[in-house]
Order: sequence, then C-alpha cells, then structure tokens
Amino acid sequence: MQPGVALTLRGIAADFGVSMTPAREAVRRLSAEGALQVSKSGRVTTPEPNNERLEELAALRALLEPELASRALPRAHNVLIDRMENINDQIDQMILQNDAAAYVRLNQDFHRSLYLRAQAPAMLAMVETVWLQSGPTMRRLYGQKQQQFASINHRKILAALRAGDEPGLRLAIREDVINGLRLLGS
Amino acid sequence: MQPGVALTLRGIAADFGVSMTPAREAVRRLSAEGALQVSKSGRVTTPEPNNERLEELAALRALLEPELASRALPRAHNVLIDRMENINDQIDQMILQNDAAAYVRLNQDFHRSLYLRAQAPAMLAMVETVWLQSGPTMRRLYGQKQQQFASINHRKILAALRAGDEPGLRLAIREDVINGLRLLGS
DNA sequence: CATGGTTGTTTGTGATCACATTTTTACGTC
DNA sequence: GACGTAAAAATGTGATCACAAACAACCATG
Repeated sequence: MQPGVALTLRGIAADFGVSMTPAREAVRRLSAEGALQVSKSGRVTTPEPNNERLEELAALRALLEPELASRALPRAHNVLIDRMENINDQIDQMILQNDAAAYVRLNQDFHRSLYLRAQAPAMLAMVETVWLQSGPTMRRLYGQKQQQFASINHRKILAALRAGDEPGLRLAIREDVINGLRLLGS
Repeated sequence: MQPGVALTLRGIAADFGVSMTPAREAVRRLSAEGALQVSKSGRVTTPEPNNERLEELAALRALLEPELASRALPRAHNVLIDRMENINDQIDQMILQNDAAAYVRLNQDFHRSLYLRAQAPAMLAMVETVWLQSGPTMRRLYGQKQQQFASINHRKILAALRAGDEPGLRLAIREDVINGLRLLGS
C-alpha cells in the first residue's frame, strides 16, 4: 500500500465486501500498532515516512532483532537453518523476477522463522509491529541497489548460525537491518 | 486491574455507561497492544503473568529504555532534571503513604518525562506498550521490599543526567529496570 | 480574479438488533 | 455422589441506522 493514502471506513468495508464494523475494528487495531495514522477528526491515512521515523524504526530493529537472534541461537538446529537457506534461495529468485511483494514477504519469513525459536512472543510481536510500520517504505526499498546486499547479509547470518557464533550472529543481523532500512533514509 | 480477570463487552459497556461499540473498540486496541488477551472464542481476559513473560518484558525495557535515555541526554536541561527530582520526591511520599496506584503512575511519569526528550515517538510508544503490559504485575510489585530501591536508582539516574555521563546513565536506567521487574519474577 | 460564506455531501461515532457460538446451569442416569 | 447431556443464558460478531462534525463544492460578493 502506498504511503500517504487516505482510507475511509465505508471504502474499506466495500472493498472487502463487509460492513463498517469489521473495517472499523481492523483500522483500530492497525492504528494501535502504528501502521495507520488517525487524524484528530478520525480520518485514517497511511503514515508518510520521513527520515527521522525511518531512522527510529531502523534503530528499533537493530536493538530488538540481534537479541531475538541471540536467544534463538541455542535452539537453531540444522533443519531450521536449511529451511532458512531455502527461503534465501527463493529471495534470490524474487529479486531476479522483480517481485517486490514476494521479496518483502520472504524477507520477513526468513527473519521470523529464526526469531520464532527465541521463545519470546512479546519481543517477536514488537518486532513484527516495527515491520508493519516500515512495510510501506520497504516497497520503496525494492528497486534500489541495496536489495542485493540482503542475500549476502543473509548468508553471513546462516554462517554464524551454523558456527554457533553468537557475536558474529548479532553483528550479521545488525548489518542486515542497517543495510535494509537505515541506508534508505539517507 | 487484577491479572486473570475476565471481561465482557456488555459488562465494560455497562460500567462506562456506553454501548457495546466503544467497548469493543477499546478492547480491540488494548489487545492489539498486548494489554489484554483474547481467547480463540473471543473472550477477553487480563493476561496472567508467568515468569517467562516477566523476564521478556524486563528484557525489552532493559533494551529500549537505556537507548531512549541516551538519546534524551543531550536535550536534558536542568529544568527537566529538577522536575524529575520533584517527581521522585513525590514517589518517596507515595511509598510512605502506601498508595500503590499513585506510585506506579509517578514512576512512569519519571521515566516518560525523560524519554519525551529523546524525540523518538515510535520508540517511546513501544516502551509505553511494555509498561501497559506489565502494569498489572507492577501492582504486585508494590508491597515488596524492592520498591525502596526505586528511589535509590532514580537518584543515580539524576546524578548521571547532571554529570552528562552517558554510560553511567545507561547503567543506572538498566539497574532501575532490572530491579523493578526482573527480581519480581524470581 | 480572489475570497468568504453557504449549502450539500461525505465520514466517523455511538447505538441497537439478529444470529451463531460458547459457556453455564440444571437435570437425569448410572 | 459423579458424570454426561440437554436446556438456557450469555457472549462476540456483523449489519444497519441516526446523527453530528468535517469536508468539498459552489456561488455570490468585493
């Protein structure tokens, strides 16, 4: 969804073929998570990302995701790492096929499949909230030259996982996040 | 509000003298923030805190709050520090008066007044979400012997702020958080 | 042509209702 | 007395409606 778009409850309801009530609840939830902005008059829009906001979201990811990865590391067996490698291969394909939506989705799947092992639901929920907030700008990320770095960073993550290298894992995750979001702001 | 309480939409609506609709929206928002649990059948309860959850919330605070404090430090002038000292004096009074609700509220005011200076709304919103999730258990915290540490930790925070000591500030915040929540879990 | 006010439309909010599902209660059987 | 079952009450969900506020379009006036 493009940033800066105005939503109306009746419009959303009509789009999904439901009444206003479910649309209202969905909007309420998304705005509570920061994925949507509500003006004082109740109008709903997708937030327009500025550089400060992007830097903040990147900092949040850089704080939370290494911690989640570190907690997941003791429980990351080879089966999981293989699956992550598989996801990464699919990411490479999506980059070649120029499929932005699938790229973003697979990228999150890659990270989430690791973080799920951290046994930290509240922390994971918080990271997913940040992902949701940075979602619209992730679409812009695609098409930039940085996307090819993602695969390289992911390989570093996988290597650190296989080696059981906790500091290396934290660093690789951090680099992946920084490359993904913070560079976009400048 | 006690942990483990069951809420009904009609009950909430009746308590506040409104219809079901506003109650539903409030519940939706609070559950999106993790402050309320919804079962698969839609029943709403306040989450029962277990040790894993407490440890997680403490870890989140320990990650986020030092960062917020560090960002606020360059903008923390004497006027702000004086106000925080004032809040801390009120906290001491509330401890003497055994007013649990006021104690928790003032404690959050103390931290929030500093973090507001960080100019990081998304990060602050995330911390407030954690506070909200740990709110019910904070009530239990009161009455334990740890509460008296809060004032000592807060004094360390104030001293680090006045000295412009960034590492000391991070450490003091971290200690305050750890003492406040993590000790409660064990 | 710019501008301010007026009217008409759109939009969010709160309320009420019907319905399906779940939960609780009551009862009868073993 | 315990347990399973059926009836009854309660609950969440989605829909629809009235209403007030906000917005947009329009027109008259300078």
